[in-house]
Amino acid sequence: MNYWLMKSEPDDASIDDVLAMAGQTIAWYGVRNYQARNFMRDAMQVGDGVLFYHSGCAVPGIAGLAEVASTPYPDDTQFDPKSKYFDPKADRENPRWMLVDVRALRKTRLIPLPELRQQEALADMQILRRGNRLSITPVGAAEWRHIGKLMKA
DNA sequence: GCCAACGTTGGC
DNA sequence: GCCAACGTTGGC
Repeated sequence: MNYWLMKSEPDDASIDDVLAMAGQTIAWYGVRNYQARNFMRDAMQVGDGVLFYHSGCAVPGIAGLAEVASTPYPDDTQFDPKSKYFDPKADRENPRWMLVDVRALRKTRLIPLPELRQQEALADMQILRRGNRLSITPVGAAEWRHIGKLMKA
């Protein structure tokens, strides 16, 4: 069992949007970074815990709890010339971009970035590192537990 | 809108 | 394989 933080732009898919979807589940389409892809393709397991993070918005931070809900499979948007995620170098015989389904479990108190930065227990979190741009990052078990407590505070 | 940081591309 | 140029991310 592993833990992850996954960024989503709430204008695109917020925690509320995903909770409103069929099965509270969304295909995590649009990742076009190899490191992030490899986490989904090689490391994630069904049932892994996910911190649902809102980025690119007025108050960025952790907004909900989710879980990995499928094994990896190809991201369909890479094959669609009309999609902004279209990749001309990918084809169905040779998919380049893989994704997993993510099931939203519940919305939590919004924990803004500055509050996360205040936490000594989270000092080494990847998301808090200077210049971090990765949309999917692993979360340590101790970090996961600490954030669980923050959500209840 | 700005800017820092970082990934990707492509010429050599 | 190097590295400069360029594009993207994302907080502010």
